[in-house]
Amino acid sequence: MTALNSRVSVYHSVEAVAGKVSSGSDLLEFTGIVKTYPRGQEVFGQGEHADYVYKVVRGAVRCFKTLSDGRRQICDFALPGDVFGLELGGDYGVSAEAVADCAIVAARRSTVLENSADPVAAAKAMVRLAMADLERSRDHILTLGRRGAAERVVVFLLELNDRLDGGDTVELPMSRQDMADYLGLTIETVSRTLTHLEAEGLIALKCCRSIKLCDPRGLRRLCD
Amino acid sequence: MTALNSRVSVYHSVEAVAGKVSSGSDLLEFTGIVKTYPRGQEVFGQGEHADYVYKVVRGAVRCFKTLSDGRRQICDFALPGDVFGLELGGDYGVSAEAVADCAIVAARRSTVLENSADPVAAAKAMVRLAMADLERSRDHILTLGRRGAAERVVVFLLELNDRLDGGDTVELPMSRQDMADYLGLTIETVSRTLTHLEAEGLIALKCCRSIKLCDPRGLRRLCD
DNA sequence: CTCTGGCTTTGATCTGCGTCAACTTGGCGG
DNA sequence: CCGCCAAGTTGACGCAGATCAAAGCCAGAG
Repeated sequence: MTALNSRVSVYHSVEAVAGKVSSGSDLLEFTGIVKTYPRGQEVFGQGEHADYVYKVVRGAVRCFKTLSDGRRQICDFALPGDVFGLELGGDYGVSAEAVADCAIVAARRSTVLENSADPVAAAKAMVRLAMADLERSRDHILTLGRRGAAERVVVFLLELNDRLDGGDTVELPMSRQDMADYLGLTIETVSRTLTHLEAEGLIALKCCRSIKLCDPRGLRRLCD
Repeated sequence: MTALNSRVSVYHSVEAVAGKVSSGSDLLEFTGIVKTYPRGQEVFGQGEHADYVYKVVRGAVRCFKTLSDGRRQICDFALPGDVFGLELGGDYGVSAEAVADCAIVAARRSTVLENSADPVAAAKAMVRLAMADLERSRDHILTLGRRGAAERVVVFLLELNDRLDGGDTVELPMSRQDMADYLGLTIETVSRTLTHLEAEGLIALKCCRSIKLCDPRGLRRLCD
């Protein structure tokens, strides 16, 4: 898998990690090759040896687990700036695929972890990343375990709006199927829920991948 | 909250962390006070400042989130040897309560993280802990998003059996309500599912808190 | 010993979401 | 511009699990 792709260029960055939470002191040195992945392409598969850590430059990635009968659960979407493929040690616990056409930097685990100029800072940055992922996972668990379909969709839209920060409009990088597999629902339920939210005047479906949040307050009230 | 309790004694350990996954090199120095908590007692509440990290010596702890209308989702159970209360920085993202009578060590974050003799090793141990939690959370997400009631209960029993390691019998430290709130189900469904599994000869309910896994292979087949 | 209150089990009924199926929309190549 | 195919929407119906209700079951208090 993980095929070599069209355009490839070198990438070097020392960037703040973990989005809004990061303070200036938490930097993770991230040097590697930028590759482009067409929509649907696999980045790595569950069970493969985790030699690389990745960072999204452009596009979006889904990290998911699959049951033997084909049921799929997306654990997380990685958006521009997000690091993914972080693992405890041996193997990847999830598979990762490009949701849309992507540009992704790959860096050797060892480069990021060991060869860093300041290993303590690197380790701390890793802890931050892992903890931020963990907190998002816990919210996801709450959503899947205890919220109804409408609440799930609303939580999803609000979180995506937060992470993408495109004003009051969310430009979805993923299909209804991906939303459904993230939210533990079916495409039909997601679709119905969106049209229902539109009928209530809470959102507007400009087109199926572009959703305006007309009443963010009302939406937030729906899911505390 | 976090009341001072009956018996208190000093505790010091340099122990392997993260259960079976830990290798000899990953040690987390853990020095603090052992307190006992009666069943139901709060250890810390969501939103409180996260000054301490905890480790279960005896008993079990539930870490959970609550919605404003009272719905509760248990994100994780901490069993003897497990560390909990690990946070990104500011505040606890979950609440923690004793599921049964407990003995718990509390250590200042700063002691565990900063004052350690080997800060790199400490940070790496933290990464390991966070990653192990993360991997368990992902499995939990898969379970809540894509598995039916029977599969959820079976996964739970198998995991608990693995973590407690009491041969072929699981001694549940928690109530049906706790199981339900962990599995995203109701007590009735959990109860019914258990009696159904017993009728199929897969388990035996010695008493409601003691479950024998009669056919581990068959159980495993039920949930891949 | 009995009483009490919480936990568990069991049964009957209800409902939210899944399933199946048909139809609509939109983007792209020719 | 048209036609094609994948993606999305809408409707009818069924079922897994929730809800409501009641009856055991056990432990601790008196």
